[in-house]
Amino acid sequence: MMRISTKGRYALRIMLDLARQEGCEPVSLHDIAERQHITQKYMESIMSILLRAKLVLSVRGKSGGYRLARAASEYSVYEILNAAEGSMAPVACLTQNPPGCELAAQCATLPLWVGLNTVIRDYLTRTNLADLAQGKPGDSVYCDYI
Amino acid sequence: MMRISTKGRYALRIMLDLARQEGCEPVSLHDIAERQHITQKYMESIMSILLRAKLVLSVRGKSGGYRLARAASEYSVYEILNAAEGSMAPVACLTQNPPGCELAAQCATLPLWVGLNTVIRDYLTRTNLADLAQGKPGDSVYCDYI
DNA sequence: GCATTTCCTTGTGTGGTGGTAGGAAATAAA
DNA sequence: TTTATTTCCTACCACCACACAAGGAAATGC
Repeated sequence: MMRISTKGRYALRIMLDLARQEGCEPVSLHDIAERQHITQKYMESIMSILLRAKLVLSVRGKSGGYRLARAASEYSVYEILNAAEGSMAPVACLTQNPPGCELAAQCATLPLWVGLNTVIRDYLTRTNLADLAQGKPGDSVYCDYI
Repeated sequence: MMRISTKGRYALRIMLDLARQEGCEPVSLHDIAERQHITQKYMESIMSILLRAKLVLSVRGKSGGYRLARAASEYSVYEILNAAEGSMAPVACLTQNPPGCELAAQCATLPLWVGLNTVIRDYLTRTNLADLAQGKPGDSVYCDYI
């Protein structure tokens, strides 16, 4: 169905939550769970992805938790979703480079998928975490006059 | 992973195949299977979707098959994928109207999903089947000056 | 030392994906 | 009228990702 899974959606909400606590002490999953209504156990698996991708820093032990690795404005929504989802390419063959399979030369639909991928990636790259926290999503207007 | 499934990708290739045989006798699944390397049995289930969506017409019995219901240029890629995939919305809550769940007012990510949905829908609507058959995908350039 | 918190491995139910099997119904051609 | 062809319909099935839950090990502040 080409749906973003809970992994991606939750990851974004978690990063937004961390962005709002920017500069404070590390935030525990217990606290995030209360605010975001995501189970702590499931969040653990999501945090391990974000940690491996170096999108967050962790502090273990008592009064530990997570914090952003950079300023909120330095994160694009794209890199967060891409890390959590594994890939944001709408078809698998776009993860090859050059994109396409061995039949790429004869594939009439490949240019369409490349274009779709571009459109999605550009839109999600245009929005950063700080903007999103302030309710400013990326501009989705398309211009015909270029 | 937000991937378009084989249903959508195959549906598009099938519609492209039919577009190339436009104006001829109905095309049998046997013939399409040979050209597109999709199993005939699996195609049957895809055709039933396209038929219910009135994207194709069918002729039963010997020397029967399928044909486009309109001119190829009258199909957007969006409506084909939307029919085959069930929905092209990147998150489920966008299929409600107004988009969003009961927490929409407090949802910081909803505007992002609405924008993403718009960007995807607009791009796929910009391309029609006739253009795709001629190797012209939709323009994926984003304009900053609007 | 104890409470807290991340980190790691493992298991598990559910549903969607990507098909296959078998046959009924329709229809053109012989 | 028979036969071959073709769509149409209802099941069925294996596999894998998703969305968790369980249990414990390791780290660390107090």
